[in-house]
Amino acid sequence: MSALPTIHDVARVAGVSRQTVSNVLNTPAIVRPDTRARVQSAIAELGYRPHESARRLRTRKSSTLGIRIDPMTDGISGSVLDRFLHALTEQAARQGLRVMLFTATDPHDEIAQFARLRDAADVDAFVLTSTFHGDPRTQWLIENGQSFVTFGRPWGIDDMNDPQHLWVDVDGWFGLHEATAALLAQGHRRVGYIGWPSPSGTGDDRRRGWRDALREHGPVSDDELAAMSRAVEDGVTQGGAAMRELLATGDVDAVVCASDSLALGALIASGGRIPVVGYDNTPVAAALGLSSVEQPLDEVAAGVLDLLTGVHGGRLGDAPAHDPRHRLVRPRLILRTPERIPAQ
Amino acid sequence: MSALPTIHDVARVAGVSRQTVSNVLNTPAIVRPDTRARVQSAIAELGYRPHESARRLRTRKSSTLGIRIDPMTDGISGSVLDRFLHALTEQAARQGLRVMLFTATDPHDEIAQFARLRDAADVDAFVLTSTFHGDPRTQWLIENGQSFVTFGRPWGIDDMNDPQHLWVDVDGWFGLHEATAALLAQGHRRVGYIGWPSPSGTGDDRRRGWRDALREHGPVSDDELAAMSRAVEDGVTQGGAAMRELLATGDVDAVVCASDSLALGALIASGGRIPVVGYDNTPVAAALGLSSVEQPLDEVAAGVLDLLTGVHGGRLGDAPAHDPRHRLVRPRLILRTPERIPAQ
DNA sequence: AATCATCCTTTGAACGATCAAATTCTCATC
DNA sequence: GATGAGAATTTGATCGTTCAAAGGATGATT
Repeated sequence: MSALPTIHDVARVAGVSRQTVSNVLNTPAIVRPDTRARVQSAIAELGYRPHESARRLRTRKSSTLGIRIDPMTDGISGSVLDRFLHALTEQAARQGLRVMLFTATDPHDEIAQFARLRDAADVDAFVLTSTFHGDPRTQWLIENGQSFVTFGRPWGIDDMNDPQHLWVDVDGWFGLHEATAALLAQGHRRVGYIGWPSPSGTGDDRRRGWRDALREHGPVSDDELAAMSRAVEDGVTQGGAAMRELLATGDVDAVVCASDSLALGALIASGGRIPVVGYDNTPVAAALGLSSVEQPLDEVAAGVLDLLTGVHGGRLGDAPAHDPRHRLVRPRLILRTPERIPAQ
Repeated sequence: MSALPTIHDVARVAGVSRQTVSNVLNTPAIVRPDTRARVQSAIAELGYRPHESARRLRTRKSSTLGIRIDPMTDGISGSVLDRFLHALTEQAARQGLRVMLFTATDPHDEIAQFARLRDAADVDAFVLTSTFHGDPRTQWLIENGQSFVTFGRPWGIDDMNDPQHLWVDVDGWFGLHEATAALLAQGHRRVGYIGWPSPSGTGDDRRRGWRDALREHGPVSDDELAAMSRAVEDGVTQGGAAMRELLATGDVDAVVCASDSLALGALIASGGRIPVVGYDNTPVAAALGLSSVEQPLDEVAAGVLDLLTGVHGGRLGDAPAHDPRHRLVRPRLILRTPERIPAQ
């Protein structure tokens, strides 16, 4: 059980100096091919791997991303974050980056964690999720020169185009537009909407997607829009209540929702009588045969890493390749036919 | 915008040497109180935090745990892992430990990741989840002298008491025993069971909990047990199918399940006519008012850290304090009344 | 007052990598 | 063959911390 080989061991075996080995690892181009091959076979022979902490100490880079893991809010939609986490970890690993977790009780505490992780040189970039209006975290990060990318647009008007704020987001407008258009194409005439109270950056955006799809199909007054929609807090119960209200007025023959939680409630409340489309394509939706809008979390993760590493060579589907500061990714509508939900 | 303060800066301000500062941080007891106070105020004044990589390089310890994040299997029960991840991260942070993620495509690949993380000195312990019969991962870790704790018992007969294998697990037997006993106490006489095909360490354990509770209540033949239970793969659809079979024979007036996925299917299939109890207390269960057995993931996380750090002072509820090598934690039955699931 | 043990503090040397500058090698050119 | 420019490689210093051992107070004992 010998100690782990160091760069010095590799150098000795290959008959070169430490620095040459280092160059083979970091800037292979400047090493003569035959030397490089000799070093590489020595690396393979010894099973050498650079000691990350030593490297970090010297370079002052950690090759590690920090991301906060939330205490599972609603829960149903919580799994979106986890899928994102998985995609991010996997794709980060492919680029030699690690992902480190941390928790925080509130935005203020999260900022304290930023400082701690920065000071300890544990991470050299942060990935933020669930940004909100007037988010203090991004401001702190910008002021303190920390690199970061958010999954979620900054919803403050001025912030949206802040050149220091890199973001990736999913086009909720497009998702709800697709869902609504699909229902209209199926012959449904009065497609309702269940979403969250305004102001909500994400929520308002999704509502606009529904509204615009309706308008493209035919003239709709604001009163009609109001009659066909409900704004409630997220949750299965609330979704069910909203659905019963909409059904009572007899004013809808299909409903699109801002989340799977709402959609699940709506689906059960309607007893499967009218089509319901959710958002997030959570496992619950898949299990119950609920149609839903799926966020392409792989693409989001790829976009995040792309922006962070500054390598804009990745192909990211529909992402606008011309803008190096943010990515707006298109979600995908998953249509299903719920079979098993019985009538009330 | 000055550079981050180092231990040397603190020493200069406090008028002591580097090592004394280091001692204040690591072994405060050996520093004279007045010196210690002086150093601490200098630390506070400068906002000094040790550079973790430098520390790691010197001590050869990373103070970091590695844990694999799975690609979201069924999904409904997947959130259990996430809640665990959150609890682990939070409690680890309290002890100055960090949590680093990695992914792997299969157990073999996971072992390769172990090696990589070990060689890079990125982590100094691993936390494994979802152990299974004859798990090659634990064997590798033991052979290679890596410290680790598993969330989940080693189900091989010989492995269970391997002194090198530290584990924490939730007592599934107890959970299903409680659930079954509660239904019996409510006056239900024929409590059925929907679980997974044998052999399944976890699944068989849970089934035994159900069986034993029934037997304690009155004599039951093996034929009766077989008639009142079904073994199917995990999933909402399968749970529903199993429930319809049980209902068709008219042989059950309540059902306990090995998972919330199964229970959700069963609940919908039964139209809420008979009580169903799930396992994991996932957000879906909470949202639908489905009774479920909750795993105390905080306690599990605490147990994992307790075993890893070797500090056995933590109070862990019902955990047997006498055994320093593993913890068996008791789950908690959450009884709810589903209101909204309509009859088929 | 000298001696010694005890406690507290300081000093030099790592840990394993990369940076910056110095050195050696290679090869075309005179 | 000598010269020089550019490429390839090596050398010494350094990142911030802890270890091991040496140094200096302090106070009790003789």
